[in-house]
Amino acid sequence: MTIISRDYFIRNDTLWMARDLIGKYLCTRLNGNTVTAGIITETEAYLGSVDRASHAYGNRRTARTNTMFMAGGIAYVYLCYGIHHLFNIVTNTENIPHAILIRGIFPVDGLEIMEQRIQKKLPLHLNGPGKLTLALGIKTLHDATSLEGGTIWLEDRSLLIDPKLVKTTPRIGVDYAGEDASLPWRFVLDNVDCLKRVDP
DNA sequence: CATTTGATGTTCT
DNA sequence: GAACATCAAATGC
Repeated sequence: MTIISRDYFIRNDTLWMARDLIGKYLCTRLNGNTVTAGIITETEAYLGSVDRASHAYGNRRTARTNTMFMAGGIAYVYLCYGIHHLFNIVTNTENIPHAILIRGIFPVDGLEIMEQRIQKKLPLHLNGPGKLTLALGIKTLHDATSLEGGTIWLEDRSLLIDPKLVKTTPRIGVDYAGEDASLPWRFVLDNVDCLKRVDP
């Protein structure tokens, strides 16, 4: 098990990272409590200045987007539709506002706590960016949090994903982005059943 | 089944 | 005041 360090996120290849993060583990520990974690099954890349779907299109700097201009390896969390907290990982170097939205996880650790947080039976696969943040306890207060501080982090547990199982599709809910809406910058693990827990 | 709608708050015009 | 990187429940076939 290796915690993914800032060096990983600072590299200048956000599309490669969006694909590489499939199969990595997203983990949280809130208030020193139990760890909750899941395997990342779905990501989307947002390439800042040149990407009409990105909040930071044209290097647009606001109170909200400012986080994306910071150096990679931190969280970008914002509220969507007034209800859902969406979790992104800031990538690339300072002043290059790239980010990767996490859209789905396969719950692995801290299942009971996740179930309490979502107030219903925990599904085998948490698909949807607003649902996994609720289960992991990620909120806008975690915006700009370092991914090396022990609250939110990513792990490589040497889970191997067959590259053929990672599908590439256009991103979801970005119709407003014109031609950029059809860019194949969403990465999804096709056969989630291959992760299914097996009873000992 | 497919499609619509209501909930809800922050940002930006 | 409109738009928004959504979701679940309700409605219409």
